[in-house]
Amino acid sequence: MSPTKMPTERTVTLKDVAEHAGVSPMTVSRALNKPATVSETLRARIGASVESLGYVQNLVAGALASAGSNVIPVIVPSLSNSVFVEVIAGIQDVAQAAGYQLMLGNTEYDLDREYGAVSTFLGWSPPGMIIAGMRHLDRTRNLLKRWGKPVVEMMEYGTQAIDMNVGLSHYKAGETMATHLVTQGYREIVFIGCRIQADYRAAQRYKGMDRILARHGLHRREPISYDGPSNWALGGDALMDVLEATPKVDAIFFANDDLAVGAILRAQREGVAVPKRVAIAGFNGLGLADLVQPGLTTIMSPRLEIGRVAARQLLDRFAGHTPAKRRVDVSFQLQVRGST
Amino acid sequence: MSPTKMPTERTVTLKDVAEHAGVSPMTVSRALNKPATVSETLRARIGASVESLGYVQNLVAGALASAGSNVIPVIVPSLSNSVFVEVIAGIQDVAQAAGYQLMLGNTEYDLDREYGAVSTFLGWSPPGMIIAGMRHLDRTRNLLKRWGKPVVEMMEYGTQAIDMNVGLSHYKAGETMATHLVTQGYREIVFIGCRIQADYRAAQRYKGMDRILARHGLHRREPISYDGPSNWALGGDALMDVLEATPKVDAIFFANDDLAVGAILRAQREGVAVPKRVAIAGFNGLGLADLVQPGLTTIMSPRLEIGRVAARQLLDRFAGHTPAKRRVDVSFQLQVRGST
DNA sequence: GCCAGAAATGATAGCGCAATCATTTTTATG
DNA sequence: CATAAAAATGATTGCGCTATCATTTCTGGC
Repeated sequence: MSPTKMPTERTVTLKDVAEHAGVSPMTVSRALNKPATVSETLRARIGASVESLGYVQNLVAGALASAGSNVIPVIVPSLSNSVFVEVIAGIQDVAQAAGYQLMLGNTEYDLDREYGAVSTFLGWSPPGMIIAGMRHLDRTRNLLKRWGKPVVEMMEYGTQAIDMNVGLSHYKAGETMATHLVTQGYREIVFIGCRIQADYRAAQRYKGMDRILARHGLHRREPISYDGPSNWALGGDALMDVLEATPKVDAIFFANDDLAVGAILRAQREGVAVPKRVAIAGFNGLGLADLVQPGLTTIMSPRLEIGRVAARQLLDRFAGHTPAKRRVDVSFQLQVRGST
Repeated sequence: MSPTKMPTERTVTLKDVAEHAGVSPMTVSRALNKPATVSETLRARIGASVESLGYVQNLVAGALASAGSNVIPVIVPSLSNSVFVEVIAGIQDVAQAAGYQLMLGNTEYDLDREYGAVSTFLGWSPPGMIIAGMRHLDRTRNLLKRWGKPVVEMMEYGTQAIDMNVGLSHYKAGETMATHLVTQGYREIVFIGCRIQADYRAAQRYKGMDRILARHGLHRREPISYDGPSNWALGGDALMDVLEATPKVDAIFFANDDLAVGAILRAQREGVAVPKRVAIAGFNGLGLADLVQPGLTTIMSPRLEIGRVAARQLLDRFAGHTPAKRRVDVSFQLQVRGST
């Protein structure tokens, strides 16, 4: 682990600072962590010593001694989906301002890797944890429950939360969009996404849609799922594929806006009339959805908000408060635009 | 720091596992960290004990005892710019596979906050660090140099690296794009970005462009800078603003593709002919740049690649190798499309 | 079977800090 | 001014683990 071991001068420790300032180590520790409890005189002297010795607190030792770090692990299934990035940015906003560091785990939609990440992160004695989704391996759930510290499951709103929960119902979102499409008169609707077997939130949107189609006695199709992470170009390809394979499709509900926007741009380029030939709908409410032509009908999900709320729920608990709600439904909003 | 302190059962420690398995703690430690050095019999027995007790390694203690953690801090100036996210994803790819955790710091383009982040992160005894950019406060540079462990400065390619460096020359990128625009016959060129005073990489692209304009004796303009993070909608607004304020502008070099794509979409919507009325160019090479109409002329920067290389440079050094090159110019590529 | 060398295991010590309680100094009060 | 209470400071101890060195057990060659 140690790189080219040069004859590095010994690291400066608390003790060194203490000696330099002529006080006890404990006083230095306090001056650094709870300045209010140290007299102004000493605080200044210690500050000067810290400065002149170039002392950097060893947070590892601090975390061990006090049995707790200020690191908050955040576990997400993907970084290539812009949604998670925005959520992370929201968490960062709040957490960093409160003096917490984020540690990032990426599971690539693999529940075993998720377990690994959780279990590794627990080893950092974090004061709490944020994890995307509510579907985990049993042992993951058990581990977190036994752990007993605050845990926020985000992105999805559900009843079986391990501890706290912030998100929205993807099933309802699917229902909402499908209802809209059916109301508009579309009859041959298909759902297109990526890694749907793993991305069960997308799958739930599909199921919500499917239920509505069933209720209206419409043609129900299996979702179309592509491998690999979603990206803009893929949406366009998917559009062309489905139009060729299933010409009578008159509406597509994409699993996310990245795909849907890609499809609209491609349609424009290929001269496919949207929504006349085929309607296109997405999910997320990316800023871009409003800029393409026609505007993309989508479901707005408050991504930054989810992140911020998740972080605040944790911070509340750290502070000893019981948060107003253990479960927050941030809800969503259907945004109808030209594409349907 | 401790939340509602319930009468939690004592944490399971190495010692507990050792007793349960009837071996010494040291053997358990070895079985966990260097399995090859422990006999198969004991390894199995210890594994069983770990399982049945639900033991989770305390990485904090481990890091303290061995004076080194497996956490790699990554410091970026922003998370709202998709570029950094992609770079982070690249780092994650490589680092997580090698068993390292990423710790995320966001400076919001503030060099003081950068110093704070660096100094906090050093407290986690990381084996190395990755930081965006080459422009830092003197004390930040000094801190990192004195630290002596591997540091990668990324995004930008330059000569004054603290240690290792992966990136590209933004100045040259600016020159390249400007040369292209001038060659195409554009004469009234303006640079538009966000937070240019802070985002000095964007500023360097501007300077590169400015030099070319000067050389050709063309009208040189101050860059136009908007406050706050860049986003798609802003690009469109900026386009309309500049066309109204300075009608004779015939080409815009946007600081990034997010803005440029927004501008193209807006132009389309408002009936502004691109590139006839005004040419539009960007920087980054987002996938989207190829999908809009007309396609966006841009400079492709290998973002994932930068992240991967940065991570690999670190890992190489951890392994004791001297990396082939301390400084890697990943270069860039001018991608000419319809928008110019 | 005996022994040298290798492999496996164990005992000890300490990483750098903060919790805790003991002690000293300061402040407020009558 | 004496004294109790509060504030500031210090001494001790241990967080859970691994580096290091000491010891034991296993190997193979003769």
